[in-house]
Amino acid sequence: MFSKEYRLKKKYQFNYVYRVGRSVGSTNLVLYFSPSKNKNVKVGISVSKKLGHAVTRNLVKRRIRECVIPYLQKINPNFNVVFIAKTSAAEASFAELQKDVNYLLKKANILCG
RNA sequence: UAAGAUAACUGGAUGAUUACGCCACUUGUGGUGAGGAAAGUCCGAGCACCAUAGAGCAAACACUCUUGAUAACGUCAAGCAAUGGUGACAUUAGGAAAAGGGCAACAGAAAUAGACUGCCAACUGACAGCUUAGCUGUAAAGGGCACAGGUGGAAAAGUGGAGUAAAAGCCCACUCAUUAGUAUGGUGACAUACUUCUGCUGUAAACUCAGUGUGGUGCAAGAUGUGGGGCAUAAGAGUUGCUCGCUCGCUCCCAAAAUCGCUUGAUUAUGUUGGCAACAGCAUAACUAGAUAGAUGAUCAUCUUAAAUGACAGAACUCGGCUUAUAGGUUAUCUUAGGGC
RNA sequence: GGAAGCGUAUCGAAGUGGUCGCACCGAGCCGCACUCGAAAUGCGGUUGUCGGAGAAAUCCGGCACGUGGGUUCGAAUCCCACCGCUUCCG
Repeated sequence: MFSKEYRLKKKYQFNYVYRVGRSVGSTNLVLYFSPSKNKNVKVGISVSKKLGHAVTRNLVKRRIRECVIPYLQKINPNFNVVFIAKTSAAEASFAELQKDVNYLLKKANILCG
């Protein structure tokens, strides 16, 4: 389940997370997170033009989204989260991204239960 | 068999579990969901607003063999000419240099006119000799020539003859290029033949000239709601400048989002008729993404296959082109070379 | 999605058809002078790459102005197509 209510959409929302939130990094990804008043977790994914053309960017986005789905119910619902792909993410496999997501969420210590 | 040329096609299929966008309704099911280039944004249109886009001059930009096709085009088709290739074929911004100036480094005597080396004693003058109205000889001062030399991308047509003091398209024959005309063929570009004129450096993809065409801005156009602010009857605005003309003159600006614009259209598929073709007409059938942090992933199974885990690559208002990228595979026609019958 | 601009030695930056690109100029780098030593200052030198010659210093030749074509006798410069980078428009 990763419908629109779980997504960060507006530019100001992203800016808020960057400004207020804290960050954790790994080889392929960077995780920003900040507390919010929403009842649901909201996840944003940012993939810059440096990674490549539209096809590769879309692929990275889809993979990250797929990786996050199993954790949606486990993350503390009072947080907003932004994943940023580094340049190396364009060549990383699905399994590597899964490992990175798991590592980052534990390191950030925002999982509940 | 090898090496090529040209024109096309393909760019895996089916199913399961789970996940996403849109649509429908019975609200948890069903339907549907990227390309040949969706790309680059290089042209042409639709559409929207500015006057239902007006006139003149200027500027700027684009185009330039012919005939046709098209809504239109700088695109396409069939040809013509030139160039390249043994050939199948390919390429070409392919008007004018005799309207006008501009530029042409270095080399070379000289670069669009000229004489360095050279050739010449016919002419003017000089000198010498002699049989003295003159003749013969010497010398390149004046003068004549542009044949030969070498330089260069380019030196003013090539070969042969005639001619001369020496020479030269100065003249003649043939050839080459070129101007104009006539005839034949072709819608035409043009081709062939004959007559005739001329023998002219190159560059217009630097300026220019001739002809033709172009109003501007782009869906972030624009329309409708919401909130806030300004102006107070003429300043101004109408998107290159000037002149004219017309219109608006209560409308203008800012903010954040929403809805519309947003997909049935110069559409697609099949057949048929006309045309060498581009393409057009007719008939039948079909409806095929519409997002807005922006939708196709993950894990398998089976099949086709040499292989498919593996090419280039992701719609953003919509069409017609152009250009560029593209693994592997397939088809058709043709060319050259070698071999066999 | 749309609209503009820029690519020249290690860096910045002139050069807009002509003597090999001795690539003006500035910074940097190297050497020398000055100094006990350094800085500053002054003077001189300095593009890369490929190939060849040489014991070495060094010398000679080719290619290269983002890349590839074209026009021209000749292109960093003119034309066309790509590649990369930057900026603007809600």
